[in-house]
Amino acid sequence: MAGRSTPRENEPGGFFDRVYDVVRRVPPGRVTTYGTVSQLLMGHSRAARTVGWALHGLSPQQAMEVPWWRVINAQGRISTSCETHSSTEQRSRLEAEGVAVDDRLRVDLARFGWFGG
DNA sequence: GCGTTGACTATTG
DNA sequence: TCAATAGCCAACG
Repeated sequence: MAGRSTPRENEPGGFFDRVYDVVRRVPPGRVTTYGTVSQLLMGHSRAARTVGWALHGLSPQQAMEVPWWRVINAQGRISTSCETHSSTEQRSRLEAEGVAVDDRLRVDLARFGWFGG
């Protein structure tokens, strides 16, 4: 392990702060993917891993400001590994906003997907 | 600057 | 639909 136990809290101008900013733009009842956030920031979806990493370090305070639950993978499936942000909680939050989540934690991106529009 | 890690993505079978 | 592989990026010690 090379130190990186948890990402930086969120420094202004930092990459994480930009990620949070994009996630905040996701309208209620919609979901986006890590690749989309990466594309909006970098112009490509190759930094998706860094996006997920940024959300992984979300503090409880940030979790209330940043709708991290509206971010899923490109397959339209929830792949959270955090205990604090369990997949069950993410599914509940999405359903509370009107997003249909399958029993396999799958969401129809063609219907609820948001790509910066 | 190197090595390591991670809530990823695209491709192939 | 699922599994395995390769590639890419940012940050910390």
